[in-house]
Amino acid sequence: MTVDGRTKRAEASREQRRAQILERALGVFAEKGYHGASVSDVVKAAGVARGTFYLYFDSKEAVFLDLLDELLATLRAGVGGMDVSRGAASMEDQLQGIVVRLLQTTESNRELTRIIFREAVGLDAAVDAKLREFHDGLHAWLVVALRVGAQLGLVRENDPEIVATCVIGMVRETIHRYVVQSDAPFDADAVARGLVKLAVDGLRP
Amino acid sequence: MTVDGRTKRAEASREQRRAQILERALGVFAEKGYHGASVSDVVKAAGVARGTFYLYFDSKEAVFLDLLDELLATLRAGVGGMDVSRGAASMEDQLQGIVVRLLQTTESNRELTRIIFREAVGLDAAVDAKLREFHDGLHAWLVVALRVGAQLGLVRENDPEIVATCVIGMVRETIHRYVVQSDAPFDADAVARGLVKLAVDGLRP
Amino acid sequence: MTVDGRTKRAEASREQRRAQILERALGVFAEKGYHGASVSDVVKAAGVARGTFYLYFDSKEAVFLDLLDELLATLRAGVGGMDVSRGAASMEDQLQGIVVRLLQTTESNRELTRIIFREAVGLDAAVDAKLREFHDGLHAWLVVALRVGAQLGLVRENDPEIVATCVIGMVRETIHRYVVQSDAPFDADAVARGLVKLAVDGLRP
Amino acid sequence: MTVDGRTKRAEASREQRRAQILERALGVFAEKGYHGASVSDVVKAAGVARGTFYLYFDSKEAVFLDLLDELLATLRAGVGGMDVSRGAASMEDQLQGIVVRLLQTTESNRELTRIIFREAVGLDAAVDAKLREFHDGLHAWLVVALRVGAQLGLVRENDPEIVATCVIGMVRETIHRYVVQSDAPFDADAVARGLVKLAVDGLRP
DNA sequence: CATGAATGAGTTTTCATTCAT
DNA sequence: GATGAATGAAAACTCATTCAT
Repeated sequence: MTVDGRTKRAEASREQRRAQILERALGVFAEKGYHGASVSDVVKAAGVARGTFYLYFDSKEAVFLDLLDELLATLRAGVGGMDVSRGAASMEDQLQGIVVRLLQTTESNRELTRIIFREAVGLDAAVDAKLREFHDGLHAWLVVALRVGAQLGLVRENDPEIVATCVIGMVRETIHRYVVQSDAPFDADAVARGLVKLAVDGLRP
Repeated sequence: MTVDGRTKRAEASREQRRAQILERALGVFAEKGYHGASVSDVVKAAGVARGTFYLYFDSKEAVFLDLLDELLATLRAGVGGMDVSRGAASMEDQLQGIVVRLLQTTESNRELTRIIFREAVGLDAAVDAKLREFHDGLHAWLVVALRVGAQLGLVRENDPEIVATCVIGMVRETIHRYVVQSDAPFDADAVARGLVKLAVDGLRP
Repeated sequence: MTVDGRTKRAEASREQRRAQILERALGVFAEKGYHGASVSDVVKAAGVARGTFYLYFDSKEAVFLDLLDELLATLRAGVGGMDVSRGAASMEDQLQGIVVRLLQTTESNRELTRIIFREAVGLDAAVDAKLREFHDGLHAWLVVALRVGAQLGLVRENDPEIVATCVIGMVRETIHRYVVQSDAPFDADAVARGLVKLAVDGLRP
Repeated sequence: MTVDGRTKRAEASREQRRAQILERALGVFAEKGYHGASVSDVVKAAGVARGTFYLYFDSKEAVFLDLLDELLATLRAGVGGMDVSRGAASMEDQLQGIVVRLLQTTESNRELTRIIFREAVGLDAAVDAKLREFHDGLHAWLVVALRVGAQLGLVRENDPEIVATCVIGMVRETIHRYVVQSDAPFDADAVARGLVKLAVDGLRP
C-alpha cells in the first residue's frame, strides 16, 4: 500500500484520537479509580462514541496498560544511570539528581502517578507483571550499585538486598507522601536532600 | 434488658458465626482479590446463606473494613511505644524491637497483610480514611520521637517530616518485599538489623 | 441436608418457574426466531427479571437446547419401535401407526416443531450435534429394518441407505408442509396413508 | 443517455467488483454461517473497504438474497421440464434425468447449497418468501404432472398433494445427505436410480 | 434467626451502517 | 467511485442487595 498524503493525514489523526482518548481516560481513572470508572465514563469524557473506544483499544484494561507503560517509560528515563567511576560526581550528588528527577517526573504526572500508586497493585496479572518488572529492575540495579560502591570503599559493607529495599522504600514513600497524597507543591530539592542525607550517612563506610 | 443465659449463649453463637464468615472471607479475598471475589464466593466458603451474610455485615465492603481493622489493631499493638527517656534501652535496640515485631506480626498474618497491601489502596473512601489515619498516626508519632531525640542529642538535627516518611517507607517496603511478595520464610532479626542500622547511622548526630 | 417441607415446596416452585420461563421462551422463539429473539424479550414475556432468567438457564442457547431436548424426547417416544417378527401387524400398518403418531406429536407441539425446523439447523455446534444424532439414529434404525425386511421377503432388495434417506425425507417434508408451513388442521390418517402407500408400494418385493 | 465505451467499461468493472464481493461472501458465509459472518469478514475477504460493500449491496442480507437467487436460478434450470406427452421418454427416465441434474447442480455448488440448506430457513421474511416460492412452484408443477400422469394411466390414482410432498421430500433429503452433510463424492446416477425406483414403483398403476 | 429466590441497574463488548474526505 | 473512521443501539451477562417464607 502506498503511503500517500491521504494515508499520512489519516495516520496522524488516528494518533491524535488515540491520544485524546488516552488523556481523558487518565482523567476519569484519576477521579473514579480503575474499578469505579466504566468505559461509559471514559467515552463520555472523551466525547466519542462507545464503538470508537474499541476502535483504538481492545478493552478497558488495555487503556490502563497503555497509561502504565507511559509512566514507567517516563520514570525509567528519569532514573537514568549513575556513574560509579572515580572522578565522577560524588555518589551523593548523583543520588540527589536521581531523586529530584523522580520527584519532578512524578509531580508533573501527578494524576498518572496517583493512579498507578492507588490502582495498579493487584489489579490484574498483566499489570502486576509490568510493575513487578520495573520494581525488580530497580532493585537489581541498586544491588549492583551498592556492591560496586562497597568494593570501591564508597559505602560501608552491607547487605545490599536489604539496603536496596530500604532505599526504594524511602523514595516510594516520599513520592507517595508528597506527590500522591497531597496536591500541594513542595521543594523537591530539599526533600531529596533530606532523603539522600539519610541514605548516604546511613551507608558511610 | 437483662442479659440472661439464653441471651449470652446467643451472643456467643452470634460472635462465632461472625468470626467464621470473617475468616472465610479472608481466605476468599486472599485468593481472588477484593474485586475478583463475590459475595457468592464468600457465602459459599462460609457455608451460610446469602441472606445470613447480610445479617452480620452491612455489605461486601464492610467485611473488608472489619478485616482491615483487625490487622491495623494487631499492627498498632506490635508497634507499641518507644521509651525516649534517659536510661531506657538504646534507641537502636528499641527500634530493632519494633521492626522485628512488625515483621513477625505481618508474617503471621500473611494473607491479611497481602490483602491490605494489594487491595486496600484506592478501594474506597472509608478504607482510604482508615489506612491514612493509621499511616498519619505513625508518621506523627515518629516526628515527635525524632524531635525529642534531637533535643536530647540522640539524633542529629533533621527535617523530621522527611525522615519520618523515609523510615516508614523503609519498613513498608521491607514488609512488602519479605512478607507480601514472597512466601519464603526469612530471618526477621537480620532484616530488621540491616534496616535499623541504615536508619540509625543515617541519623547519628 | 434434610429434605423437609420447606425444601420440597421450594423445589416444586423452582420447577414451576423454570417451566414458565421455558414456555414463554418457546412463544418468543416461535414469534421472532432464535436470532431475532433476545433474552430481554424472553424475560419480558415471562414476567421475570433479567437475573432470574440466568438463575434457571446458563444462557440463551441453553434454553433453546432444553426446548430441543423436549421435542426430540417426545418424537422418540412417538416413533417407538416396529415389530418385524412374523405374526406382528403388517409392516404397512405399523408404518402407518408411526407416521400418524409423528404427525400428531408434531401437530400438538406446533410452535416447538416450527422452531426446530426453522431455527435449529446450523445454529450452533451443540444444537447441530443433537439434531444430527437424532437424525442418524432414525436413519440407522430404518436401514436395519429395511435389511431385516428384505431378508424376510417383506420388501424388495434395495439399497437401504438410499431408501432410508428417501423415507425420512418423505416424513420430514410432510411434517414441514402440514405442520410447519400451515396452521390449518389436517387429516393425519389420510396424509399418513398416502405417504405409506407410496413407500410400501415402492418397496413391494 | 448514450452508452459509450467509457460507460461500458465502467459497467463491466462494476459487474466484476460485484461478482468478486459476491464470491468472497459465499466463502465467508460457508465458513462461518450467516449469523457468524460479519460484514467485516466479507470486506476483508473481498479486499475492499467497508463503504465499498455498501456501494454494491444494500445490506448484509441483500448479499445473501443474491446468492440465494443464484442457486435457485441454477436449480430451476436443472429441473427443466418433463414431457408427459405420449412418445416422450418414459416417465422413469425423465425423472431420473431431473434428479441427476439436481444432484449434480447442487454438488457443483456445494458451498452455496450448504448455506441455503443451513442458513436460509427462518432467516428473514424476504428469504423465506423466495424459498417458499421456489418450493411451492415445484410442488404445483409436480401436482400437475401427477394429475396428467394419472389421466394418461401412467401413474396410479393418488392424492397428488401428498405424493408431490413426498417426492420433494425424497429429493430434498437426498441432497441433504449426499451433498450438504457429506463432503465425499458419490455416484449421482446410482443414488438417483434408487430414489426414482422407489417413487415410480410406489406410483405404478 | 436463617434462607435463597428474585431483582434490575449496570457492565463490557459487537457490528451493521453512514458519511466526510 | 472508494475509503475507513465513526457511530450508537442493542446484545448477553453479572452481582450486590433485599425480603417473603
